[in-house]
Amino acid sequence: MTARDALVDAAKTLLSTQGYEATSPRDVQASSGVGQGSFYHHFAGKADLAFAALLSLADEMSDAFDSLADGDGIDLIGGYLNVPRDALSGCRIGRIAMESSMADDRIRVPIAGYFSHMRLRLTGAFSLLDTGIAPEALADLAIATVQGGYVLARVTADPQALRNATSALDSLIRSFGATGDDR
Amino acid sequence: MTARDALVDAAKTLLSTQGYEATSPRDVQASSGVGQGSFYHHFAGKADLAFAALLSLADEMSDAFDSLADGDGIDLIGGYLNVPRDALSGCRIGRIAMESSMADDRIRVPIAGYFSHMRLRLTGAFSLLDTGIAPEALADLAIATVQGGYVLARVTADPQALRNATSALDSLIRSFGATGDDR
DNA sequence: GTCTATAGAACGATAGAC
DNA sequence: GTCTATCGTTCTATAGAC
Repeated sequence: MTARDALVDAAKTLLSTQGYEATSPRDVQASSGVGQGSFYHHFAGKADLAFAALLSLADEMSDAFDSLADGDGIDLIGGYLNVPRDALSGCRIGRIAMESSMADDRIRVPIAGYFSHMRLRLTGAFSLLDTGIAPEALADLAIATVQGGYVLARVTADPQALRNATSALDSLIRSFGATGDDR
Repeated sequence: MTARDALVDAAKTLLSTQGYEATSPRDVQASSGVGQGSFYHHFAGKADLAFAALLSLADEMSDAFDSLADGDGIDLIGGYLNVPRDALSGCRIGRIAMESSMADDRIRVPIAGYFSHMRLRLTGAFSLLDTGIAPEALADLAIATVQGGYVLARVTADPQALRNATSALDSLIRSFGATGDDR
């Protein structure tokens, strides 16, 4: 593996677990095994490495999202809401949202790519249901429930808080009759 | 105003806007106008000042929550979901949830106090409705929707994302018939 | 109780040999 | 392209005069 790839891989892990601001170039260098100077040979600075790492992470997570369900209806919504999550660790990519560095497009834009991907798929799934509520807004609600569930779980130190939130939303949505394809 | 109070006040503002890790003792000292040494005369360290500041902030925000509605039913839920928010700034206290310092009880516990307060009030409000879903879980859903709405708004750089999520949840809940007291 | 001055470590980034 | 060495700054915290 080339030094550049080693840096990106190490950055993905560190950004996922510590966020952006808490991850120093030194951390990435030490964790990847490359020397101090190689970092700045391949990247202009910390934010440029983060851009590359977050693009790759967003792709990876978008793929993981796509493998949550076969179909496009209530299956996808239920799959997304009910997939097991490590609630106390927080979302690997959403955790960065509250940092000041979101003002930097090299940080925000790759993250936004992942959320746009989910939003598009979920909007499609909700438009197959008959709720009388805008499918885009329901997609935002589903995503917000998961992201906020992480917040609540970490604040209360109780992973159940995330499951409470997602399963309550799942119940609310299913009470609308789930257009036939619920098995 | 005593130096201690000036430090706590400055810390509340800085923690609200930058989070914990991004707020340095120097920032607080400069912003409060006191000298370098006074900080460590009144507090054992950064985490101890944060504890005092977060306790006060949580109290303040709990009071603000209580003034959202007169009653205890759908009024409170609707009031909480629909109150105008500065979506792109993030929640003044929830923004800290994803930082590593949540492992320190001096940071987590005062924040948890605010969330417990909301959870208790919202659980009471939801138990007046007839949804067939656990009121505690619905309370967690409402809180998660707001917190996750902040995340989504910041990621997409669009404040509308938070309003989408809260108003979609409001619509879902009201479609259950809102036990009579909706005007 | 308040202040100025400064400690020792980590920060993001650069220099320059090989 | 990779490395070691180091820059100037900021971090959290302490020393010690007044």
